[in-house]
Amino acid sequence: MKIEEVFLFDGVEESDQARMLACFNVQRQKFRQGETVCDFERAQGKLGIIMSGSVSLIRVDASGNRVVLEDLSENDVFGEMFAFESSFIHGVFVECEKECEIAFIPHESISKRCENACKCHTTVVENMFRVVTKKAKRLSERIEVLSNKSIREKLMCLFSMYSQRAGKAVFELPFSLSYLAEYICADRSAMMRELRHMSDEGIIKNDRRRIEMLI
Amino acid sequence: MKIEEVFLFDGVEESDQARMLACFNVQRQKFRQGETVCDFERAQGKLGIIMSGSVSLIRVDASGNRVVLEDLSENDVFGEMFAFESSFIHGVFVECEKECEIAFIPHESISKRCENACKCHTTVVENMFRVVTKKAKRLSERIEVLSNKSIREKLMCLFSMYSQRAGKAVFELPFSLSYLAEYICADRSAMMRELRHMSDEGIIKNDRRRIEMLI
DNA sequence: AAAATTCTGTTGCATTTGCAACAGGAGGTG
DNA sequence: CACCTCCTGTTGCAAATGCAACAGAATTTT
Repeated sequence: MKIEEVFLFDGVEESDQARMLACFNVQRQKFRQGETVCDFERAQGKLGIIMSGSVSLIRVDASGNRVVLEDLSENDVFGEMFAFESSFIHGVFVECEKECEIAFIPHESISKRCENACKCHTTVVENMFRVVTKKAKRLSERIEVLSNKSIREKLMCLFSMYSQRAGKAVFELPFSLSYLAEYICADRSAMMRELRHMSDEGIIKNDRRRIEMLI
Repeated sequence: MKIEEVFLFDGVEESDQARMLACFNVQRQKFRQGETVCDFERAQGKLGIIMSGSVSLIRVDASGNRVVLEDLSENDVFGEMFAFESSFIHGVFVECEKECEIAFIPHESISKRCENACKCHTTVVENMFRVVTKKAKRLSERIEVLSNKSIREKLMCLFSMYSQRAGKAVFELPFSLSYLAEYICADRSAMMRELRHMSDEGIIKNDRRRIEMLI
C-alpha cells in the first residue's frame, strides 16, 4: 500500500515517503471484525489512524454494559492524545467493526518538531489539524445532544440536526434504532416508548429508521 | 498587546508579526462578564481564541434552560469550525464569564494554505493542532462521563477521574456542586440526593466540594 | 430453504429522576 | 450591621426512565 493513500499523508511528495516513514515510524496493521485494535491500558502513547474500514471506541462500565464512546471510520483518529490520561483509562478499548487497516504512529512524531525539519512534516501536521478538528466537531455535536435531560429532548435535538442536514423534514437514520439508543445513552425500550408517544402526539411520524418531523 | 502573548502565535518571530496580522486578519476584542462574545447565528465563519479570562459556550433549550456546553479559558478555541453547521445552531452562544479578551480569526486563514507561504503559518497550524487536540480530549472526557445512564454512575466516573489525577482518594472539586450538576447534565437536587445516598451507603464521604472515595 | 442473528416493537413494574419549593449558611458589599 | 447573592441541602410528588422479558419481522448466514 502506498503511503499517500492515507489522508494524513495527503500532499506529501512520493519522493519524500521514505524519509517520512523513517521520521514518523509508521506501523500498519490489519484487523478483522471483532478483533481488539488497541487496548488503552497497554497502548504506549500511540496514535491510530484508520486507513480503511471502521472501528468503535468502546467502554465497558461497572455493570458490564458496553457503551460506544465513538464510532470511527476512514481518516478518523484515536489514541490517548485525545482521551484521558492513560493511567486512568479502564475498560476502554478500540474494537474492529468492519475489517480495517490501521496506521499507528508514536505521538511524539507529530507533537514534536521534526529534527530533520522536513517540509512534509508541515503537511502532515496540517492534515492532522483537519482530522482533529473534524473529531472535535463530532464530539461537540454529541455533547449537545447528550446535554438534554429527557429522551424526548435528546431525540428532538438529534432529529432537527439530521433534518437540517437533509434539507427537509423527512430523513432516514444512518443507523439502527438500537444504535440510536446507544448514541443518546438511553435504554432502548424507553426510547422506543418515547418515539411512540411522540408519534401519538403528532410531533413526528416514524416508520423504523424513517423519521419525519411534523413541527 | 503583543501578538506573541497569544499561545497561538508561540514561536513566531517578532519580525514576522506584521505579516502575520495581515495574513491572518486577526481582530481582538475585550468583553466584560455577562456580555455576549459571539452569537453563533450571526458569526460569519470566525474562530475565536481566548487570550485571557474565560467564557462559556451556552445553549438555551426549548424549555428555556441554560446548559453549559463548554467552559473555555485561556488558549481555548471556539467557533463553527468545531460545532454544528452554522445554519443549524439555534440558541447557542458564547458568553463572557470572567472579563476576557478574544482574538477572532477568519477560519480560512488557518484552513487554507497561506499564499505568501510564510513559514510562520506552519507554526500557527502546529499550535492550533495542539489547541484542538486538547479540546478534543476535554470533549472525550465529558462524553465518557455523560455516557453513563444513572447519576450515580456519572458521578463515580468523574470522581475516579479526579481521584486518579490527584493521586489520592481525597480531592476537592474545582467548581461548585451546582456546576457539577450542570456538567453531568442532571438536576441539582437529584444529584444532591444521590450524593447523600452514596454517603449513606459508605461509597464516598463528602463535605461540600471535598470528596473522598471509599472504594 | 432453513437456521441463526439482529432489529424492531411491546409491556409491567420498580426505581430513578426532574421539578417546584423552601431554608439555612457563606461570602461579599455598602 | 443589614442586605444581597450564590451555594448547599432537603422534601414531596409526579413523571420519566431503566430493567427484564418476550415476540414477531427483517436480514444474513449456512
